[in-house]
Amino acid sequence: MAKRRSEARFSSGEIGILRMLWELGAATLSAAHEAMVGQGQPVGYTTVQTRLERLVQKGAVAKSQERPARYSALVSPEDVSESLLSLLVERVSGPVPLVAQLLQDESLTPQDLQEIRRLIAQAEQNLCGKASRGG
Amino acid sequence: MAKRRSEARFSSGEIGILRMLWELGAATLSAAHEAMVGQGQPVGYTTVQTRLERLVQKGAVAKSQERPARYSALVSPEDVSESLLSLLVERVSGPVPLVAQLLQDESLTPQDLQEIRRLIAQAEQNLCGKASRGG
DNA sequence: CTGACTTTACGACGTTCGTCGTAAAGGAGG
DNA sequence: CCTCCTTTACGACGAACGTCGTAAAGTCAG
Repeated sequence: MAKRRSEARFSSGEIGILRMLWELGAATLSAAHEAMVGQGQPVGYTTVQTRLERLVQKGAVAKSQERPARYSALVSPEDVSESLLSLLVERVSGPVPLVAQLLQDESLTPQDLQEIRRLIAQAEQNLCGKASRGG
Repeated sequence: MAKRRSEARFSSGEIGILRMLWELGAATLSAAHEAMVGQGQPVGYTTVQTRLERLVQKGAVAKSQERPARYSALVSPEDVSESLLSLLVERVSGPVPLVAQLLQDESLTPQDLQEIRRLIAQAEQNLCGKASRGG
């Protein structure tokens, strides 16, 4: 399998567009614009158009051939956070301090913590498996 | 205490400079340049100068008055990751999925996992404290 | 076909960033 | 004082983005 080493970096404005697309699944330009505005992002119609087009050029968004063209995201939230996260991990600090900062988030619930514990157990399993399989 | 709500966003190039400064503590332009180059970042002398100056203008780096001026970082790695992390948390996914991705990192050691467990326990303490204090 | 509304295509302008070149200012050696 | 090397100050240029305006093309009620 050819791992998609998409070095694509997204700006905060582009991320706003992607987020909207992830929520709607797919949207026409006008729907996208309305969503952005309704979402408390006062932005011009053509601005949304430009951002969408530039994202299409970058290969991060698909545009259908139908009449009112429908745009849909080709990248997942994971792809986006992966690029930012790897930048942080490689050039700012290791994964652990980053997790520590995430854990500072005030909106975390006890359930979240529980979930993260589960995730860790899983990661441990993974590590052990790898280790016993000889790297 | 006035918490520095610095909304400063740093680009990957600027982060490269900051990282170097964090390592050296403080450096003159020439030292900085050598460090960057030696670090496998083939970049021109004046490029480093410009990046440093722009960082000074942004208030992220200090420049001394000595003759060969010494530059030093005014922002911490935490400040930098905070801005990127909050962008991710607010517009891409919550803290949990982010932690999950960080946990995917292949370089994580069992010790790291252990440390993270400790961090979670701490976060839980924090939550409880807050809750019982009527937050 | 015609006018009105929707959807697209293009082009513009300002800012930030990446990358430098070049010229001016300061000292060290003769 | 003059020359050479280091340290600074400025200015340039292109690519990426944020933000739109305006014009061209399509579509649909009369």
